[in-house]
Amino acid sequence: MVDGNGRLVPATDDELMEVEGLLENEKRETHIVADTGQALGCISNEVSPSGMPQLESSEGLSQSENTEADTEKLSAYLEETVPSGAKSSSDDHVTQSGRVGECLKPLDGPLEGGSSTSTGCISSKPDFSKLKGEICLDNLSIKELHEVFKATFGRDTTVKDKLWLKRRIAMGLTNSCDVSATSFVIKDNKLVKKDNEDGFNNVNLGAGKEHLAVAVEYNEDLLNNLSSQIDDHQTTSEVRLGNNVVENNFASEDLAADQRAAKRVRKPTKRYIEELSEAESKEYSGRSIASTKSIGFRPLSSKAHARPARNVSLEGRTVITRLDSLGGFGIQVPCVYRIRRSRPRKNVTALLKFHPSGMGMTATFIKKGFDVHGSQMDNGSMNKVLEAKSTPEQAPEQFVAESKKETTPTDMGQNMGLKYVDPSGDTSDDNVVTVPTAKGGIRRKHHRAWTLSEVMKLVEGVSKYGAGRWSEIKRLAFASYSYRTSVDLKDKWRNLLKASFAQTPTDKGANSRKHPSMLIPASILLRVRELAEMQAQASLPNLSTGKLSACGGGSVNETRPGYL
DNA sequence: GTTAGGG
DNA sequence: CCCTAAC
Repeated sequence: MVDGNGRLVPATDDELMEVEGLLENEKRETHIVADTGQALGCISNEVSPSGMPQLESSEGLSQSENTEADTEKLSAYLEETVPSGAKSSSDDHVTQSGRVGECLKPLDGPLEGGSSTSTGCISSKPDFSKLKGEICLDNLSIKELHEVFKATFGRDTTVKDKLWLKRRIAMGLTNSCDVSATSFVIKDNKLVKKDNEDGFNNVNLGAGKEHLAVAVEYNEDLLNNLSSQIDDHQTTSEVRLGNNVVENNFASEDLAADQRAAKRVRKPTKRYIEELSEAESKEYSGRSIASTKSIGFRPLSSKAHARPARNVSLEGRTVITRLDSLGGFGIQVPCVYRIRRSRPRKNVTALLKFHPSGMGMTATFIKKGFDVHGSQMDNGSMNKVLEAKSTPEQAPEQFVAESKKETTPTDMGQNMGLKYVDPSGDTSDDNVVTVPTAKGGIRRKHHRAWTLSEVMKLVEGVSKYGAGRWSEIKRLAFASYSYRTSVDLKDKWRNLLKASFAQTPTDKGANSRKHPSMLIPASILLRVRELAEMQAQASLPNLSTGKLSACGGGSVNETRPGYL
């Protein structure tokens, strides 16, 4: 997934697994059990602007109880690969009040940039609620990582690969795929990346390092590659079927919307209008044709229409790309970063059902891709992928079909994964649920759970730009979340406010919650309340100041002095 | 095109 | 989340 700036955004487990499985394959087994006994949370605390220390014991990260000394090596490697000194300076602008501590290893690596402000690592319980501080994923056990993962994405994961988990979480928290660092310390939603180039040179490479290096390199390459792809995505690419090539076809408008921000693919019209017309005209003729076309297999008449998936090989490695087609634009994206279809879009499966031919092609294509992989994947990996993608009882055909439309990245787990749905029903669309309307019609309603990282972003956005400036926040803080509209942000904020005020007073309310869809760390709720209060009083004093614009111009930036 | 609110 | 009325 790419946002307007060409930044990368996390994709699904499956997708990652898919790709990483290829890269790591058998190597995976080496570190699959990696678990460190000495799980030290290296989380520094930051004092909130209001002076309130953001300290709270989190709800649930249990101290790691497992102590498999065996795997020490790997985790040790993971940590020590990171030169303590060199850290990116990119985050320095937020440092002002900030970087209080860092997860430093007692490793006297050569310091390249002066990391003057860094302090020692505080060994404490990993506390995920300290969201404003740094979150150090490095020393967490798998179990803890799972917790964090769940908190971050609102779903469970079965992946046991620590590195993977860390990267995944980091990506989630960071909203970036630029998590190639070998150390995972997240601060202020950004990955505090320690220089890893030096790292690899300075560190004696151990057993597991290879795969790690690969992963890192892969990531970086991917980034570079992606940007280049974006740049020349107007040129034709070639289809090359190599060893590691997978070809997939997906419809994605988000991509287009994101990559070519200038072009507003979807119109602000209400969806119900679309759907009404959709329901009434069963023919779909126009659309079907379009969709078939965009699927990208027939020689298109126009230049930009179908773009063959191409795989780019990077230094011997191969990056799998996907052909994303949307509204006539084919855009290739590395599978890993594929994003889910944006909400206002039509559901492709519905279209497909009217054009079996198109579907057939797609299916075979995908199958082909998988077959290719299958040969390289050990059964374990393969099964894992399959398992993640389809329900056990699903037939292979179903799987193929399913994988075509599903691809639901972020919250598959929460949405009960992929349940088998009648291929002919349009209810099959991922996270689009049909709801009966009063008028007797049915309307699709999609639900996408807010992830912790999203909430964090929202809160941050509000703190920076002020509640009410949703479009701003949307543009600046949610650039990568194409599916969250400003209205969504507004609504979520409303809910957060409700939650923060309803819960904190007695604190018992928290427990009374039946099924808190996602437990929002108290620290966040706290912050929400703070912000709410600040903004509330910020608007009241207007009487005296006479000019709202006095503070309006600067918005609520005063809230977080120096904060970015 | 955005925002605030009710549903 | 969806839909609308009001900017």
